[in-house]
Amino acid sequence: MTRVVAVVGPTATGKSALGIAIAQRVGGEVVNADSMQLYRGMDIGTAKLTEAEREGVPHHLLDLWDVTRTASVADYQQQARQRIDELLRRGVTPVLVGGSGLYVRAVIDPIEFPGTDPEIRAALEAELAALGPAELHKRLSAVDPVTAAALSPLNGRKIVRALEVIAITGGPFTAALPSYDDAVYEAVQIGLDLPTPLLDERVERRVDAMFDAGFEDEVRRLDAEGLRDGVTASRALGYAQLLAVIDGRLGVDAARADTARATRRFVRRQRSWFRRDPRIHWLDAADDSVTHAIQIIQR
RNA sequence: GGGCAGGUAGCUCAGUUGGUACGAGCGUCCGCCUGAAAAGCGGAAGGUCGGCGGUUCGACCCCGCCCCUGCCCA
Repeated sequence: MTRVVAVVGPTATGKSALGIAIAQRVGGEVVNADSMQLYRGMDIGTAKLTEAEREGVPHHLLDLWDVTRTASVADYQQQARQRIDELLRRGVTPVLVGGSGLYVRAVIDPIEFPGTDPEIRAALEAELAALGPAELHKRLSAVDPVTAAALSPLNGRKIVRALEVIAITGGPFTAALPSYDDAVYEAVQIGLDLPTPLLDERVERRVDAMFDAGFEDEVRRLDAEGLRDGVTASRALGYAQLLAVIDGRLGVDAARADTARATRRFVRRQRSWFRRDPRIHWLDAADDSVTHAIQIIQR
């Protein structure tokens, strides 16, 4: 019997519902692996299940962070593993559900994050803003040619992080994702997907539904709580667009279309991440995925 | 009916005062990814330059006619 089940795949395929169904059948509890559902108050726009929709299945790691907080995989990793270990100790099957690929791997696979330093980070970010990414890239080349070669001179974000790690550890960045054969937990990963035209249509409908369900009000509420100062949350799909609406920089219809378009792009990115993991058992969300998933899990 | 502006990549628009379209942003497709990952970044595919005819060695760029769009005048 497997210890951990993970439900992954692109957004809007029905991962949450499948997670619940699996948990109910296997005697499990859901552990969130969606980076944005970690934020308190981001409900409509993240398609977070309501209490009722959870059907009594306990959900963990939801609503952990304030919107002003910058997300952190390392922080998530630590909390998720702690929670999973507790569940396992109780004999409960953790069902990890979410579309944040790096977050899932951070839990399941042996990834160690080098640490961070707010002051160094802030200083580098200031330099990035003042000098531009190319300058910092040059500096990175001098200290860590290998990493520099792997990063585009335009990828300011990653250049900053590499320089930060080097400043902290004194050594080169040397970051490489682990292989797929050395998991920390014995895990079965179920991947849910749909043919592109179908999924795109679903995304469109879901975005419409969100906007009709008061998404804009949610964003206004969060704006009052400092959403726009949140480096991560303010850039989330739909939230960024609605902040623009609030500022009068975008019409609501344009925001709707823009959000759907950005979500479509996100789906493509999620696939390109998950497709590489050979351990994932892919299911068509249009089929009876619950039955199939259970078969795979009990195999 | 007349005048003006415009018809160039799926979209919005650059561009060449005649010599194989140098295009850009967005979209699309593919990919990357170690503390922002719903983020960040890379690559590729897309064009009979509105139509027909003329001038020319050669036209997307010149001439004529026509069609379409917008604005103005009547």
